[in-house]
Amino acid sequence: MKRTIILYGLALALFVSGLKFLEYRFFVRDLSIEFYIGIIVVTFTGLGIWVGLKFTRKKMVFVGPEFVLDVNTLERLEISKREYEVLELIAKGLSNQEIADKLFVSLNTIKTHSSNLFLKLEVSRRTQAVQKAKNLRLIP
Amino acid sequence: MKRTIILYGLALALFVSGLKFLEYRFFVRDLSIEFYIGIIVVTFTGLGIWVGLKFTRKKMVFVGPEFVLDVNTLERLEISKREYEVLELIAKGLSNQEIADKLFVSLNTIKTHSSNLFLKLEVSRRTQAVQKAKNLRLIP
DNA sequence: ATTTAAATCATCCTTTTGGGTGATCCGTTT
DNA sequence: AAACGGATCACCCAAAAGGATGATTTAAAT
Repeated sequence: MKRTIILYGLALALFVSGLKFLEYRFFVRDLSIEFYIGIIVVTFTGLGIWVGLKFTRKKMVFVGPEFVLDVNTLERLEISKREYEVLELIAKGLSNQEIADKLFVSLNTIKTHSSNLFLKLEVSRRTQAVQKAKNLRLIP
Repeated sequence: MKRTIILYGLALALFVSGLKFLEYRFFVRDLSIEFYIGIIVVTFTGLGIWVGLKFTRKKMVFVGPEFVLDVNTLERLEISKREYEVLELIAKGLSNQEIADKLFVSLNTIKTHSSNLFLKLEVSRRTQAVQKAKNLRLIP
């Protein structure tokens, strides 16, 4: 940040010097005003671009990849809401029993849901289900 | 992209019109050259910033968070190389038997490694191990 | 030379998971 | 009214995973 300000100041100083020099030439050698304007335009466009980059680059680094659920795939695979809930909890590392407790249903119900889920995801283990679901952007 | 170019063209056209207008006033009303230059400077600095943002924003979105293994934590938990290998394969969704085949050792060996791993990670299931290992930046 | 840590394998036992099948209930659609 | 998809639960069985403990080998550290 400090470096940026210093560089900015240096650039300004340099430009002011350039202006003085040009002004001198303008009056002495009768340089065209279009040329004068052209220099200013190019300089400050560049300066603007530079400043724009400086002040957004660092902020942009923090822009993580946001998760967007692929509803399309979710519908294509015909995964129901309840099955998706179970998928989320499986991804959190919960056991079937813990999932059953959390959703206030029986262990058998969760087993049915997860079985159907594995069929639809074409996997045979919960760890694979989590992997595939992440690849399909069904979970973060 | 097309929109950007069109907008850029429009802005330029607008600015040229402004210039003509100012040029007119400059000669007619004897407006100070400093004011003239000020307008140009402000306009093109802004234009530069805008252009700089336009052409970097989209590229910046792809800046993902790179994975850096937390060797510190790895050593603190005293996780051996073999155990780490097993952890990686567990995270890939492989079963103990598949891991055993891949590493050319017996199923029992893998069970021992994974058990020790779970102790060190303070978890009791492989899915939790994967979760925790990701949080600890042991795996991507 | 002795200790230590890692890696290997085994045995026993329990819990968890996965696969298959069937049944009930409840809305929605036809 | 009948068909359908969803959510729910049960029972059975086999495979996988997990916990505890002990043993052997080998390489590195003391």
